[in-house]
Amino acid sequence: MPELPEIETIKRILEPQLKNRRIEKVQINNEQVIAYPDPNTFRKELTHQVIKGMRRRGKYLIINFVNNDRLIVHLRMTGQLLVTPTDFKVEKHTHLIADLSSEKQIRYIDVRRFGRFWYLRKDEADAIAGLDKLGIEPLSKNLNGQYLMKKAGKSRRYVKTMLHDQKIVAGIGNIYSDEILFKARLNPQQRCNELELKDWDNLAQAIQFIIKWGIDTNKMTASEYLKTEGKDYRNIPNLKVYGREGEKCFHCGQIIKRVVINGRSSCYCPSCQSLK
DNA sequence: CTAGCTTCCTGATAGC
DNA sequence: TGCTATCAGGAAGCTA
Repeated sequence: MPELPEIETIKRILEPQLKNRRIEKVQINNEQVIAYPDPNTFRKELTHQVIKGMRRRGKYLIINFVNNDRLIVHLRMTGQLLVTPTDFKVEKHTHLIADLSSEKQIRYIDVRRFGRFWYLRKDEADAIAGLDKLGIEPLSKNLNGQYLMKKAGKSRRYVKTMLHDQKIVAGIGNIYSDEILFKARLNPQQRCNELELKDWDNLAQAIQFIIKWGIDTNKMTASEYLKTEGKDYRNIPNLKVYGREGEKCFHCGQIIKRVVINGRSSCYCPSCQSLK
C-alpha cells in the first residue's frame, strides 16, 4: 500500500531519528522477513552498525551505514517501519526489533509479512535486492513522453498495468496509478500501443504532477507518524478517484466506475477518461 | 520475450 | 451470533 510518496514521507521522518545512531542489538522474531543473507548472518552484520543516512529508491528504503554496508527494506503491502521509545507497546506482528543507542528502537511490524529486508555488505551488488531492475524515478528529468513511448509504445498491455511496471517508472502502485490516469484523462484500459506521443507527454506530466502532489499532501510530523504507527500515512481523504466507486466525479459529476484490470481494482470517470 | 495469472498472508467486511 | 467467502494489492515466480 505504501507507494513512492508514502515511502518518501517515511524516509523524511525517520532519517533524522536514525542518523548517527548505533545499532546495539538485533532481535528477529520472524525469519521470514529476512530475504538476505541468512537470518543469523543478517543479525550479526547489522549489530553495531552506525547509521550514516537514509535514502529512497522507488518503493525501497535504504539505510546506509558508516562502513558503506547497507540495509534495504521493502514494506510491500502492510509493512510498518517505526522508530519507537524502548517501552513502546509491542504490536502483535512485530517481526524485527533493533535497539539503538539512545533508548530507542527500530521496529518492523507487518501483518501480512510480505515485506522484506536485505543486508548488503559494501562489496555486494544492489541486484541481490532487485534494485538494479528499477526504472527511472518519476521525478527524474529523464521522465518524458519520449521515454515512456520508447519503453511501452509498442506494447498491447493496458496503460494502467504499464504504470505498475517498476522496470519502466519506479514507485507507482494501485492508488497513484488511478490518480495519474484521472489527471491525464486516460482510460485505464487504453492499450499502450493506441497512444500517440502527445498522450505519452501528457501521461509523463501527470505522473510528475501526481507524485509531487502526493509527497506534498503527505506531510506529517514524526509524532503523528508514531501515533498512527505508520498505518495512516495514506492520502485517502485527498484522492480524486481511487476508492470512489459510485461517487460523483469532482470534475464533471458523472458516477465513478470500477473495473478489475489484471486483478487490480481501478476506479475512473467514464466521461473524463473515455477510451480513444 | 511478453503479458497475465497465482501465490504469499491476515484482517476487515459482507452475506447468509 | 457465528460461520464462510471475498477483497485488499506489491512483486516474484510461473505459465502459455
